[in-house]
Amino acid sequence: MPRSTSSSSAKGGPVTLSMVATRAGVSPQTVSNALNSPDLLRPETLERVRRAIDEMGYRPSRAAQTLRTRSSKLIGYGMRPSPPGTTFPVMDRFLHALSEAADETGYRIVLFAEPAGDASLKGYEELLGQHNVDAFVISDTAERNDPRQAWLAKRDVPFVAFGRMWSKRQIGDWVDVDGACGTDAAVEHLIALGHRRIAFLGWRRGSGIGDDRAEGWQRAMRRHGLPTRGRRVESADDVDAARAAVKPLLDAGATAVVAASDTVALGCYYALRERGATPGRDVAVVGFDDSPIAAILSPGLTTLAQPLEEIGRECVRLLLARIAAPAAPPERILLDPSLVVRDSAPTPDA
Amino acid sequence: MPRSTSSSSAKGGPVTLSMVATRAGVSPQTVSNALNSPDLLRPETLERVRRAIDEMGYRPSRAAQTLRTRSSKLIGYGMRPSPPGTTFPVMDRFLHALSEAADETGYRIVLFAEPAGDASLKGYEELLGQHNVDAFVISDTAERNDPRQAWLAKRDVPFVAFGRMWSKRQIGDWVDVDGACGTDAAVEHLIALGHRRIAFLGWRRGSGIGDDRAEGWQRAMRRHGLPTRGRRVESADDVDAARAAVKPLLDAGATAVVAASDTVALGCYYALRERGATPGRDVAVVGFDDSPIAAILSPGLTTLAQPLEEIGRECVRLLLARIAAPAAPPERILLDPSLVVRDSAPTPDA
DNA sequence: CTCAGCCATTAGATCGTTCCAACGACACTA
DNA sequence: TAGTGTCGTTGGAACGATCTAATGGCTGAG
Repeated sequence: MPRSTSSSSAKGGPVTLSMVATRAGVSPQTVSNALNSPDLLRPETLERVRRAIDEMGYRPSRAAQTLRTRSSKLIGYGMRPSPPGTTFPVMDRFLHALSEAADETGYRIVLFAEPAGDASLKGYEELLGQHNVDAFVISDTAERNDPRQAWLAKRDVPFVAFGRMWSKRQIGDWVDVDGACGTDAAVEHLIALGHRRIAFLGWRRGSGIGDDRAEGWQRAMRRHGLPTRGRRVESADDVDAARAAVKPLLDAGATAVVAASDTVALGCYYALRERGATPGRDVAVVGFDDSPIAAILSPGLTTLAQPLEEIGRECVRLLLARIAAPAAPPERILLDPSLVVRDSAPTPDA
Repeated sequence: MPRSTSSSSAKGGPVTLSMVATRAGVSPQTVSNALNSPDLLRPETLERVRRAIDEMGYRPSRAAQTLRTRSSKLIGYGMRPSPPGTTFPVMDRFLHALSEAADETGYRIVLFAEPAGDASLKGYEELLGQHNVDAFVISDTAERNDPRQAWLAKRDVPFVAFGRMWSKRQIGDWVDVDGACGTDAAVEHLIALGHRRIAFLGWRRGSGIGDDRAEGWQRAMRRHGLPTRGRRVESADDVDAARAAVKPLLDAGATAVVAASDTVALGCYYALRERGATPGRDVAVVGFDDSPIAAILSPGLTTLAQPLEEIGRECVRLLLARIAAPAAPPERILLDPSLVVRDSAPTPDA
């Protein structure tokens, strides 16, 4: 029965390096080496120290390590308040994925709240100054004039963005989902189902994400020699706008609609129902994001799922690489979304 | 122009207490006192020190403070992965609210990922041992045999739960939403609209949350002398189950349905549509949670919103109280949800 | 005039870890 | 046998804050 003197049950303060050292009959520094540079120790000593560590349930104090090494192994993440329907609908899953990936490398995620329209960067400054945060993850980078990348880069603070920059000037590393690849796959799927008149229902132009998703639809259509003229609307910012905007597309005889988001796809559902049509049977619909609504709609919405676990892992990987080599050339990762097939655009053989 | 020597622009390491002390012409300890016990200083000295702090952009190092005081000002939160549709659908808003409330008191939220069905409490142990976390917030407490409360209480680690314990043995502080109060208010609202045959569509029995929400409906009905027999179904765990389960209620002539969740309410929408009826016009529907779907359904779903900002604030408040007085009697807070009126059960005068 | 008592301030140790330079033991070369 | 090098280990200082106890200046009582 090990851990008889385990830290969790000991009353008098935590188990320290020196206590382990005493027990193992070595100096504190040797215990430190056992953890940080095991190859320095003679195998026999290493084994002895390791056993002592194990028996005593020793865990190094991050506070002391941070103080000494100036690295907190903490990654900051600023949470924006989510105005209903606006920000990306899978934030909680992303955070979980991020947290999990960080945990595996010995890092942890620290949250702070970014006030709504606040460009003050106060939270970043505080986490940096007080907590010695090693790096930041930022998301919701779609807005124009987002000052965060430039601010962090100027101070040589490692960061990675979930979401690429759409302006010409690119700063820093990012991980993003290849929206075009997703809508391209959606078109392929619909063509395999026999559709030819495939429309695109998008956000208003100028949104980087929206334009990207539109582009994938367009290139797939072109590749198959299908016309795109008059098959594309880009003004649908919310459910109601989408409902109205999709009508001309349906009037023009579209048999399938690729939507820029699940929310927009829902607008399409409504429009179909208004004219007595059923999504999936009369007109195929494909959404984007695999938000919680996709699964519970009726019929279930075929949609493009963002690979959130992979995104989380990649974010952490880029961050560690950046910390290790601050001056290395920026790395940018595009990940493919995957088609989640439900009844609004079922599998071809059905 | 203050902050000429600000920490953010200085190249050579951070601004320390001693540097401020030198500048202000006092000892380091005096600067520390200026921050922690300002009343010890002569007003004149205090002013001088404060100016120096301001000019140099000094921020105390949390690592050093933690090392010395054994308090990290960190609050741990274990994220459960969200199996689709299961866990509470407003996790991200709760986290934001929590983070915001914590920030205001000088605390921060640290995340860690709790593996799916893992009862090992490893994350708690690590955060405690390595990061000197001061306290934990736990949620998703609905499961039976949740070992977390007992484990934390045994070690005298302050914690607060979002979600009460439904077993007899209560442990520790919690903050929860008064589900009964919510469904009671829903019934009142429906009665004001002229409804009398008001049904309840709930989860299967045995779920604490579900039973609580059912109870509010029942007591409001009784108070108004309305019958509840045959007006209640409790087996609807997901959308499809709800769709099927609500049918007998509609057959029995219910003119309004109070649902145990927005998801369940959606099932009710489907059932109504199947029989050619329109929610809100033919049969009123009230949901629970104000999840993202409520706003984008058509017609908009009247539902009960959890006061997440207040919940976040209360969680932090209870935590601080517990940290200050570990042996104080447990405090339990029930907050009222608020009715968000949309078209599925509009305002009475409409 | 001296001494207790109070006030504002300070000196020195301390928290738990890692960095740096030095250490003794041993083998190998000359 | 003495000199050089390597290997594994150690001692002491440092990171930046707070704690405890002590300091000197000042007032007012005896």
